[in-house]
Amino acid sequence: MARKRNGEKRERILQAATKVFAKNGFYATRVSEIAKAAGVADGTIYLYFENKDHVLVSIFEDRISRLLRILEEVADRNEGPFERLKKIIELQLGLLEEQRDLAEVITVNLRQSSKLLKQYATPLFVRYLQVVGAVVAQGQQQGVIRADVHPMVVSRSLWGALDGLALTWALSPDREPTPERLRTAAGQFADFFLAGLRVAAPHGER
Amino acid sequence: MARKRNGEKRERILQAATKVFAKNGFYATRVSEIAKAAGVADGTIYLYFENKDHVLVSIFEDRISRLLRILEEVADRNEGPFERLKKIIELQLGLLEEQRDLAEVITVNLRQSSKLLKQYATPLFVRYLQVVGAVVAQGQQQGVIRADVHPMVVSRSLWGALDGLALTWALSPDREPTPERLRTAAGQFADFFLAGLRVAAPHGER
Amino acid sequence: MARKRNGEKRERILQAATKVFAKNGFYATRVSEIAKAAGVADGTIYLYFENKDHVLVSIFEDRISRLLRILEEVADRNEGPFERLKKIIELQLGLLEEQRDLAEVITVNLRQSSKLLKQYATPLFVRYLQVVGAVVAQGQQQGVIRADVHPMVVSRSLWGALDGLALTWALSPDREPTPERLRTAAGQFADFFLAGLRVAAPHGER
Amino acid sequence: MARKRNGEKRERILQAATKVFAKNGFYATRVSEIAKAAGVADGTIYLYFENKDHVLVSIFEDRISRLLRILEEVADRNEGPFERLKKIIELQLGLLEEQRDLAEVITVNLRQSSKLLKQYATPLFVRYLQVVGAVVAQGQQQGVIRADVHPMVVSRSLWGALDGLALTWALSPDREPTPERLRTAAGQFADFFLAGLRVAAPHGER
DNA sequence: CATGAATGAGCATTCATTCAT
DNA sequence: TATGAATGAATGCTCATTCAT
Repeated sequence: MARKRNGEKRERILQAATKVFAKNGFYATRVSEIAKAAGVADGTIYLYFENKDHVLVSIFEDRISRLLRILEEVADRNEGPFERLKKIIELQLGLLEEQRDLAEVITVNLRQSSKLLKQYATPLFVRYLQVVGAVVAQGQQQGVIRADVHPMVVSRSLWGALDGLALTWALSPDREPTPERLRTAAGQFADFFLAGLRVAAPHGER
Repeated sequence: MARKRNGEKRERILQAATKVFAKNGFYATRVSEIAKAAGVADGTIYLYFENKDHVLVSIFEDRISRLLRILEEVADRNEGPFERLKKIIELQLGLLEEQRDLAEVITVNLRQSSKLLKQYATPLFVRYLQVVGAVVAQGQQQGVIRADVHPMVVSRSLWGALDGLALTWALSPDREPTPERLRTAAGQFADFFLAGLRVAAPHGER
Repeated sequence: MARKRNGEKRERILQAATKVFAKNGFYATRVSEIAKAAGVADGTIYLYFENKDHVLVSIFEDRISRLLRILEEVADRNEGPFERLKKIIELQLGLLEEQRDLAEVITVNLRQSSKLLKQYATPLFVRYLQVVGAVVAQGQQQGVIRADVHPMVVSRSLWGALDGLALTWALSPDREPTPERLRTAAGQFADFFLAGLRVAAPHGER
Repeated sequence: MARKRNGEKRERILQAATKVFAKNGFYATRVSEIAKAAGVADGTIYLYFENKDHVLVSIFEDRISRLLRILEEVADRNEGPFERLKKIIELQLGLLEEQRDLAEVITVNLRQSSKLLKQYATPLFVRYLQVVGAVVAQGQQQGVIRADVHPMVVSRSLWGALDGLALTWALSPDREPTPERLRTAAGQFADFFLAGLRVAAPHGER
């Protein structure tokens, strides 16, 4: 019984923290709010995490590395570069749909300039960029992706664009944003973004 | 002579605040740090701004509306949609180069979930999206931009991509990021991003 | 065992606050001084009271309503009006003797124009006036107290006079004021104050 | 022209200060509020007064000593003790009617326990008590005022009672307090208060 | 004399963290 | 392990006072 408790409670705290961090941001969130949301006492948080900062860091480490593993699996598949990029876009959007809170925490807090956070978040983020960049580079070697673009420029702008779509999706005030709307938007985006990467037709319109 | 002091000091505070907000983030910045950076006493801040929140809000109001006015001027020019979009991309990048701190403040803090900030930042951001969206819509009517993409999807992803490029530019740890590198990256990005929006060639390789 | 702590600490804070408020006045008292006098940390104050204002308000609520209950009990006794008024005077003086600090806080702060305080103190004060006024009115109906005086004029001036005696007792700089001296003064006061209320003798020297 | 200015402006400041101190209390009043009410700049206050404390002190010194001089003149008149006491009561009430603000400042701030204030206010207050006490003592020597009451007990309770009437007059929430009502109350009070001091009739109903 | 912008010491309040139970 | 009362360092903001103009 006591065997599993440890991980179980830690998990509960991380989920609660993700939720409240997403809602109010890291700084505006009180440790007591996390505790309340997790259904534990304030002090219990400190049995599982060094301090408030490390709760956020743990979210990054646990969740993002999980996401990264999936993306890496997709990137290594035996398919064409465009198919794989499209799949990556969809996966990232799936994350936004299903785990809005986590997505929010990632995008919001990568920007917070706390030394600690940068220290933990940056390597993970770089890993993401490299996964995508590798797919692009492969496509360029295969001659299907235009070679006059640095792979990292693609991965960096792709990440930014998806992030921007998600953020503005959340911001839209008037029309209630729906998952369908986001998926539609993302489909349109994938179409023209990937089209722009495709090598120009032999007779070249450009 | 004494008349100028007023605006001059307010300006000094805003510049100092932009710098320290960019470096440490809003929450981690002490009012005393802003004061010190501006070369004024702590109390002086409160002669020009209601409170710490409003210092940030004022940065948004003053600077972004200035930027927006320039973008709007460009968007209204009598040129082709692609020329204008390219110009907008360059302008936004110019901002990133010349006013790194301001760019950082804008991108970082749009994400912070403070009610006050969202209240002020969102309308300005929406205005940006509409300026870009209008250019795209015009291009669609002229038949030069693919019509199967919603103009707002373009503006939202464009903003995100540029933001992402800037952010990752700032994050790169190893190689010192240089303005040239950013400009190169942005040129490459503009090329393929705009290419993807162009209507497919008549015989269509797609 | 742990159950008592709560009330005990709250009580300790109230007593400490009464002491320092009496000594230095509400505004000149620092929260840290209350905490120090109560032997708790500054922050602990805020576990039991909303803010500094409410510490004062709580003194009023807790202590005065306790005093009022006693006065009301006396006023309802089955005795003559003069006996009851005399008893009330003595009770009020007993309070002054035994709880100098509380008396000081009450008299000093009823005058402070803080909205909050007036809001809480006034109703309690009015209740006091009515208790005394009722005894007077009864005496008038019984024909033993002169009828040409409004009961509230009696209660208001009685309160003021007792308050004045206490205040000046505290102020006397030269001779150290002793409880005996106050009791003597009060006895003399009760004598002539009540004598003035008595209906004139039938042949009337006046 | 410059000759009179000095006193004139000082006077304006004192009047303004009396007004705002009465309304909001000493601590809650900002120096800038006094300046605004007086129509001068903040800094000007400090040309006429050492600091905020001394503005209040000056009110005491200027105004109360003026009042005291009048009371002393009355007390020295060649009339019976009761006539003079009655006159003193009326004068004090006249003050309350005509200079409500001043009365408020006096009663409220005598209670504030600031060292400085006590230092200045106490001697003036003691002088008041002695003026009244002297009249009482004289009456006792003449055999018209009961001798079993210490003169200072009379002066102290008289002051308190009048103060109490004035305070509660101001506090009454329901019926708008009018000067007439106060004068009526005071007349009734004077009647029974002085009656109580009168030596008992020879056949003694006491 | 008069001004009022600038100063900065001072304080109420918050909240991450600890630790006795 | 778990709790949550207690702690006290940290900080935004106020406002009496100064002084260059």
